[in-house]
Amino acid sequence: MFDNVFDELRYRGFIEQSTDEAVLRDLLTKQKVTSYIGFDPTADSLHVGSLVQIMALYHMQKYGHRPIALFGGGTAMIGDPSGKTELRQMLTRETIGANAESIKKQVGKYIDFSENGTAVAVDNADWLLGLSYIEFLRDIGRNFSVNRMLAAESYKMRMETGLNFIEFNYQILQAYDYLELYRRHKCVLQMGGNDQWGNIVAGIDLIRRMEGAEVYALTTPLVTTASGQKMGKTAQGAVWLDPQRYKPYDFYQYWVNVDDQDVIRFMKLFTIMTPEEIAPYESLEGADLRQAKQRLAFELTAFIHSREDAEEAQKAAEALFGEGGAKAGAPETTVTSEEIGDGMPITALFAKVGLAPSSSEARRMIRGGGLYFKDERVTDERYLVTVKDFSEGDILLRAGKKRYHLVKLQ
RNA sequence: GGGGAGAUUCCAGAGUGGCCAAAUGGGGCAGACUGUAAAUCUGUUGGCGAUGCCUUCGGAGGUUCGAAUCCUCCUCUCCCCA
Repeated sequence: MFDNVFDELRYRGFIEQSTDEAVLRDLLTKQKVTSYIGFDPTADSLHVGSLVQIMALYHMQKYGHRPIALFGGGTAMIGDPSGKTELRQMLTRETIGANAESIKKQVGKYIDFSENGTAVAVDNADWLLGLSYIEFLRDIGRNFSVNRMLAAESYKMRMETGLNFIEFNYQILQAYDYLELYRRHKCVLQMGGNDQWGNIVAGIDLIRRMEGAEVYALTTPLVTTASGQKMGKTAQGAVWLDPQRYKPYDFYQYWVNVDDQDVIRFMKLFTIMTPEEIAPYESLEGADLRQAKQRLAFELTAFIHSREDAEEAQKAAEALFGEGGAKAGAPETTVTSEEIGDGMPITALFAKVGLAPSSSEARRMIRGGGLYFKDERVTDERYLVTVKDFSEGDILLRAGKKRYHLVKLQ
């Protein structure tokens, strides 16, 4: 165990940049510090890309500090241009509000916002939506130098493609958020992804000017996979934390399939395993790393979803990929004999259970030799599945090497 | 306010009357090789009970036997001048 969060965060690889490291570390060692991280309610669920931020808050709370999760119901009306190439799609206020609620609930699973919990959840819509433009310009706006903002790297890219005035204000609003949280909650540390550095520092400057106080910044690395991909992007889209959107089994599989080079790094960043628990895995190499991947997947699934989900996913994976090849645990779909009728095209069946996005795609996969019916490669793309095929029980379908689906007849 | 350029399939980006479901690259998916990894090579990449049919090239109309390509209007974006 570490005697302060800073050291633990550093060990786990959370720290990309920070303002005066020595001072910040000292502060986090000796006092209970209030810090915040913002989440954009642009969807009704967070995905693994936000996991780093959630874990950062989690560790803060673990050490008795007071983390604030800020849901950007106000700033989401605008959209952060940092690192993006174009204007974000505008969402309605209703959608944003609903998203914020939903995400708040989600984060609440990992961070304790309850009455006696130390953490706080806030929504910047509370103070941003009612702002008076003129007053805001007089009080806040005058503290920002356009010259300096334009010089910032995050805006430079957009200077090429065009930057809308509305987005240009994002940084100012985020800086104002920091000021508000400093005033309301004595929040003296803002964390966020490294792309937020400029925005955070803008807040620090604003607080120094307006309150004469010294506050801090700490950014986490923008986690990408070893192959350079953004975290959590798969063929099916983002890896959502919402079990409705992304099944715990698939979530587990996502982590089992991470690149060799990423396993240990991800263990440190995303799980609550202790350094002692992680250490043995660090020396593994080659195929043995699979053990580390399985542990990573288990720990994460248990933390994000539940222990039961993790055990189920693990069992299912063992059944499918281990020796024997039992079919327990694969996702299931039930079809009725009416649906099958005189015979259902095999392509339609694969499309129905979701192993192929469409019948046409199923047909292509068959031509490429990628679909399996009862463990046998499908060769006839016009094969009609009939009730007789179920005479020996459920049918196991497979697409590629790892995607299984069980079809039951009712 | 004036002038110019542009909006193409998941992304980038060709195509400027039939040969276009639309080049090429990226990404995705699948096959081979493996360790449920990476890298590499190969195939594939709108939908459909399918040698054909249907929907797609910002939106709405129009010209034509035939339009992503031509015309009109609209929406949005970018650039230059003021």
